[in-house]
Amino acid sequence: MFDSCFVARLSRYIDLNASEKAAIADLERDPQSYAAGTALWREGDDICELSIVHQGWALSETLLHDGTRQILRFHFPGDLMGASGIAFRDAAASIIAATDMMVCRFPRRALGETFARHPRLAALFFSLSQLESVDLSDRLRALGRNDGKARLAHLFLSIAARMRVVTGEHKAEVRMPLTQTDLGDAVGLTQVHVNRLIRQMTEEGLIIRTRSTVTLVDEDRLIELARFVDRFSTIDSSWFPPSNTV
Amino acid sequence: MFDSCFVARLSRYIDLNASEKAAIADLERDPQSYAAGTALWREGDDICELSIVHQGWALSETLLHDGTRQILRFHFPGDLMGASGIAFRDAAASIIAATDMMVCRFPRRALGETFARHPRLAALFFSLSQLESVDLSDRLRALGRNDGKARLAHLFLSIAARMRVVTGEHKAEVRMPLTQTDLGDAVGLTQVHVNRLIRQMTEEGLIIRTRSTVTLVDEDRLIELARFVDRFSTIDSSWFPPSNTV
DNA sequence: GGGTGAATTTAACATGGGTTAATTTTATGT
DNA sequence: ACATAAAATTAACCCATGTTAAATTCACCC
Repeated sequence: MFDSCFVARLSRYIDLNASEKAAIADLERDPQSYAAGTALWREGDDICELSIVHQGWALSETLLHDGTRQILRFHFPGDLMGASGIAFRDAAASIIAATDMMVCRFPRRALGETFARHPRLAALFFSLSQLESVDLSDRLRALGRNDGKARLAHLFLSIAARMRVVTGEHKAEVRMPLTQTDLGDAVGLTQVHVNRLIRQMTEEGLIIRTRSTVTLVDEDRLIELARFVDRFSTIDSSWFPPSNTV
Repeated sequence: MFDSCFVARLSRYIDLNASEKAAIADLERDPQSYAAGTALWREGDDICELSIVHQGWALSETLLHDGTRQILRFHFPGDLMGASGIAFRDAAASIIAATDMMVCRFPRRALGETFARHPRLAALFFSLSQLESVDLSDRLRALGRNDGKARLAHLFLSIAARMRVVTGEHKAEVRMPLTQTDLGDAVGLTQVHVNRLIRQMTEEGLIIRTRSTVTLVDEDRLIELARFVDRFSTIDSSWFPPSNTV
């Protein structure tokens, strides 16, 4: 069978049977590649497809009337992209490749068919979508009630946590090809202030930053500073309906 | 049949058949009442139930280590509460009644059964959960990239939009029994600064505020100021599986 | 109908982060 | 090697918002 990132991701949470695996892998065919920096789609585009990240990672962003930008979330291998816009005809946000990527698109209707044939997968998709809501809530709390340093710490930790799941390693150094402008747009600060804070955090022995990496030098202190909680480790599947072998 | 808020809410988006209506109404039995200000549950509680709001409204909040508070979202009649915590055993946020409320609780497992019997409802629940994600993204953008006045304007407009759906009226005056502290905790400002901004907005002829209401005096200007988009009007159901009459 | 605590209002002052702009470093292509 | 553009660094200055604290108003209860 085709080696599916999505199967790997979902298998972290429940044991999929062969029929479910086949249904999921079926969504992840015909991989397309995108170079770092290119847009998979733009805010307002008429998109009727969803995408699974196969390799690389992306960010979802929205532009404000005055030209400023807010980065809404990050997408890693095994993530479903475009779901948040599924209630609309037009995309609610742009998706930009942060690294070179491989992505598999499939039509919305295929999701509907999966829901019909595999209710347990529907429950899993629902749960994962709620996980993302909680992740967004965590970021909302950080933007609403934390100062700049804690916001940056939170961002570094959350990206590191997701990357480490993908690589299967737990190294202090994490690849993070984001500019200071990107970081600022993610946590609601200016590029100049991000620069100031990174300098401070480096002097304090919290991190080391290069253009394309961060090293979490004192991860315990970062976690303490940001009150970081990793939400993506497990989920409660006790309420799921039984699997369907059709 | 029992008069179900949830049926009414979901019927705004798709035509439910009798079997689907029965399944939904079945979730909304045994209403319980809560007085304004009481907690339906607290962050960390072991909750294995979901709740449908029947009357009144609630807010979902989380406390930070230093005692500050972030209000994450608001829940109106016809809303499903507790879904965002469905991936966890313990509640990720507290729910506090903003007004006197009637609420119907049901176990998570009942949702799983609904997913199994009515795939079209599963698709609808999934879509609505994505709508909430987009709503959260909108708030994230507001906190990250708007100044205090625009954040408050956004909050007033979004609560008003949801309340008006419930009441079926479109009046400029909207009931909003929130303190200035509550407003600040929702948009990431201090109570003192909320007070300053409300005075300014009043002087500018944007709003009139009493303890338990806001009047949107110049709604067009508020919408312009906050770049408000109402996300909850319709959804794309074209990809849904067919309804199941079982 | 006066007492009480919560909510609001206001003021003085402090600061985190924004703005602007100039300079330096780095990556990349030729 | 050099040219070029993007990214990072740094500095000076400013403003939106935070902090603290006191005074006032409001809602509600005995």
